[in-house]
Amino acid sequence: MTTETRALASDLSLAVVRLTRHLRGRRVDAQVSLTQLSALATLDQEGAMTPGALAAREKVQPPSMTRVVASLAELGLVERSPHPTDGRQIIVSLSSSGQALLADETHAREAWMNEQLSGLGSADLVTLRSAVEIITAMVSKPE
Amino acid sequence: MTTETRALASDLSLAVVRLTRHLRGRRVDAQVSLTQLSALATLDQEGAMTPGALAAREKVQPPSMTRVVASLAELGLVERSPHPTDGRQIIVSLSSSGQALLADETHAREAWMNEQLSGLGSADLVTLRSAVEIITAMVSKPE
DNA sequence: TATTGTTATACTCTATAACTATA
DNA sequence: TATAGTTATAGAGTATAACAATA
Repeated sequence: MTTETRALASDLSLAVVRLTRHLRGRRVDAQVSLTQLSALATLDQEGAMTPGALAAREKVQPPSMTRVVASLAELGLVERSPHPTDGRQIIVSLSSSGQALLADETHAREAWMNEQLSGLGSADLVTLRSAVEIITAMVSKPE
Repeated sequence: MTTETRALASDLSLAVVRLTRHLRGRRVDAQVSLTQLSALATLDQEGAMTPGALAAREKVQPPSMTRVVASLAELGLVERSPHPTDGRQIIVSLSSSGQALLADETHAREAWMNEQLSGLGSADLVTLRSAVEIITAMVSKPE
């Protein structure tokens, strides 16, 4: 591993932590938090699944996902239904409200981030898009 | 603004939130948290400053920085000294322990991230380096 | 006995509001 | 009166440990 790669690991860590701080702070009046939005997005992309599977997919522990799912169910954004054959499990699915909210978020929210991106040139946008793909692959890998 | 830019805003938000979750979770046995490390890195790069200036630079509210600085001082990683002319202010500076820890972190920690980066090709590393610069500029802008 | 999900509990990070000391 | 910093308090996000229900 090169010195540059090690420095990149450190710099990338600080950059994403600071960016996350911004993003979370700017959503205080949003309908759902980024944690909730992340779970909704996974349900949208991968379909209904059990809380355990969603926890694994989001890379959090099951009790953490219990709380997220409970809050989303209370908001009517997901629905919980019994598993057809295994009484221990339940199936979490996106409700129509959840789908609608997700569409709104994807297309119109993230105002601050949208503004930042508007100030960038197309080369920078291409770079960020590529970075998103790399990071997504990184955090999606099974352990 | 294009549809692609809006989708990028959404995807980038989710990617960095998920990556941050990973990074924080993997530091439970580290000497300092990412929040503390971020403050140390700013002190290292920009020199000693008041808690207020550090809060502004890190884009957090002053009470949040009070806690971070207090925890770092308790660990002996920063020192607090009186402002030469203004009795209300104090100056926070990196201690030699703080500098040493920062050097260690930069060069040897972030083990998980280092491992992920080791699996990437040089083109991806260049992309991530560029993305770090773009994100850093984004979160460093005065409001 | 093993697995799934939940409850109980605790810690970190961050915020706003109120307070103290100094300018 | 205004500013810098701290204290008090609260809420979100996450974790581990212990529990209940079902397989």
